[in-house]
Amino acid sequence: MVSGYAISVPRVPAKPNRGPAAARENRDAILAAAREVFGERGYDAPLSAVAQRAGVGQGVLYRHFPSRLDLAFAAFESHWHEFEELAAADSPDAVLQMWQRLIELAIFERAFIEMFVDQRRQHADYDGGTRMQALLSAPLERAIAAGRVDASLTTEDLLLGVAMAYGVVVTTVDADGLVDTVARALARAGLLPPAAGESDGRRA
Amino acid sequence: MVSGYAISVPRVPAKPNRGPAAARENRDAILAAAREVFGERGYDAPLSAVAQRAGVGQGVLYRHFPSRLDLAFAAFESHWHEFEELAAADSPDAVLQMWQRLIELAIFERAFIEMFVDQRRQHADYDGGTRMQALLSAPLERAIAAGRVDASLTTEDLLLGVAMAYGVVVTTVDADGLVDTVARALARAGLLPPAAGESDGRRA
DNA sequence: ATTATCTATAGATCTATAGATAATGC
DNA sequence: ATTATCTATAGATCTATAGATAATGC
Repeated sequence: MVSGYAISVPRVPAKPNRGPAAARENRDAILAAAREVFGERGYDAPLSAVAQRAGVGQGVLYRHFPSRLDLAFAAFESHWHEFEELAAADSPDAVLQMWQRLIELAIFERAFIEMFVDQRRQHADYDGGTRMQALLSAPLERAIAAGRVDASLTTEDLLLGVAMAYGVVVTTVDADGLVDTVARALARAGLLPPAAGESDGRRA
Repeated sequence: MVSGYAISVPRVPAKPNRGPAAARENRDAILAAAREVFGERGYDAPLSAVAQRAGVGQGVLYRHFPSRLDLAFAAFESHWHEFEELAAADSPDAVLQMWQRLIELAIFERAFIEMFVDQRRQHADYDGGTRMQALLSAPLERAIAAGRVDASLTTEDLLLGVAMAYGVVVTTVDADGLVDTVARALARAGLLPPAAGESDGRRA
């Protein structure tokens, strides 16, 4: 039964259908939006919010990235590149820079860490933590050989420090003083990254 | 327009309306259900799941506990009693037992810790962390006076240890080895609770 | 008159997909 | 023929409340 009052609104198409030509721009907009939204609301942010911020329908988002993990993985790809480049640098300080960066991300880009957890939940054998440990391994050995860090330090210790920093971040409500609080916690654990140049990770 | 086919199902009332007499039992059932559901799914678990597990409608839940915080606060009341009793004991080991218990809760009852965060978000000035620090204060002083723990230890340090333990818990996916991993992390930070009897919180 | 129960559902939000439409490569 | 867009919405879930009903205290 069709009602006699069916309204026929003259469609003002909000967006022209540009076909496949729009794909690249859409993809980039989605990734930029994902970085913003994950940054503001964490890894569990609604994907609908990402689509909206990117100015695309949800169908477009799901076509490019079938799952949350696919989206986050692509959105954070530049972080991985950064770590790979740092690891490739032949400096004995490389691991210090990576270490410092990991802590920064735990504080200012929680979603990156939270992605690791989801990743592990999905795959069990492969995850960001494992991949990161592999990247840290050789640089850490170089730093130990150069006397930059305590010889007993392991890549596992470094990730433990990241987890600890993350715990402080998510349980601290006011952002003021957060960086200092994290630093204090890590210093206690001997897991505060020393500035490149200092001799050792432990600060009393 | 009322359809001629309106079906009049002979209601089998799933539950008799016992009026106010049911209130106490309902409240208790809700709290027991809340402890289970929070335990399984964390503080952010749906309240509808709590009502369902308790066998009551959601209206009943909301009447007893207008907000998630009210519910969680009541559900975890026994933990607070436990801490208050421990704090009241005149032993120099009291703080060690409280400390140990806090770590246990961070591992096995995440929602209790997560409640603190929500509490602080709602009130800003008053929260579980502040309350816990107040409870820890005197026992810690006694333990320091008795040489049970390092004299530099503060109640803030203890809560930092809880936050760090929590971070390890939520980023670790497989439950096996979790307790050991937390212990290792805390030991690094000199924040592993010493067994009552040991002389100091620091273990290399 | 008061208190609480109980069912039912409005309203908000989110995930994920259906289906019509447009552009492009062969 | 293929690829992707775009709008729209089904379906699931969750919060929070409305409204009828029952028991109890005065």
